[in-house]
Amino acid sequence: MPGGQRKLARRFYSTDAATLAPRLLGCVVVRILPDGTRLAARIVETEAYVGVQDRACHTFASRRTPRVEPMYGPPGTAYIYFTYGMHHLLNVVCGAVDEPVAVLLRAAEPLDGLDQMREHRGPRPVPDHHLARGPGCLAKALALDVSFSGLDLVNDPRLWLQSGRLTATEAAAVVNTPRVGIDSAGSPWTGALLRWAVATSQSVSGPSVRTRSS
DNA sequence: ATGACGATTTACT
DNA sequence: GTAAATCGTCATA
Repeated sequence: MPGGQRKLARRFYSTDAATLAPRLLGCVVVRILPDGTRLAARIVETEAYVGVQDRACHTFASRRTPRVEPMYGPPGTAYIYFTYGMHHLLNVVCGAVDEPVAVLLRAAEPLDGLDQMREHRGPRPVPDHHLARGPGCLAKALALDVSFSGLDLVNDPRLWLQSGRLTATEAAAVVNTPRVGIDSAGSPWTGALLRWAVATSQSVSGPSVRTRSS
């Protein structure tokens, strides 16, 4: 069966965001709750935020504030921030120390702990494949908030990523599109092809990614 | 101290 | 399709 096997090592994260983002498709996010429950979800949508040149990136123009400090840390650090007054978004820091780049995890297919994920999402009914569809939903399903920002995905017992592969069919269905929700960043960043998604997955968020036919 | 603004989601016309 | 919800962060003063 598909899914992760071993925890991703520091080396895996030591590359630029646009390289790491597509490589994370098929990998598995694992979250251990305080009571020991293990949640797992398979990543199907990611976006790269490529650093100080990128107007859509929080570290544009080398901004270095307490919020974004984790992005300047070692590859394999989690960067989680709060936005719109209600949502938390989970990023994986990559690159090298003092090189503030990261990959946003936008959507994942739930594998384990679905009941707990549903509980975290709240009272509204949610189909299984929508539990972690969208970056805000993903973080919420995994019960993550800003208190987890800065944790080390290579050593922390509460959160990590595991290796995983896409099927041949899925790999052939990966689409590379502009990022979602950054229209105000301006050219060329708004149109930059820095989002990757498994178009065949029912758990992908955002604008339609159905394979184009023309 | 103040005000504008989100790497979103959900509800509603 | 449009709009509301809701608050920490950041730039400006």
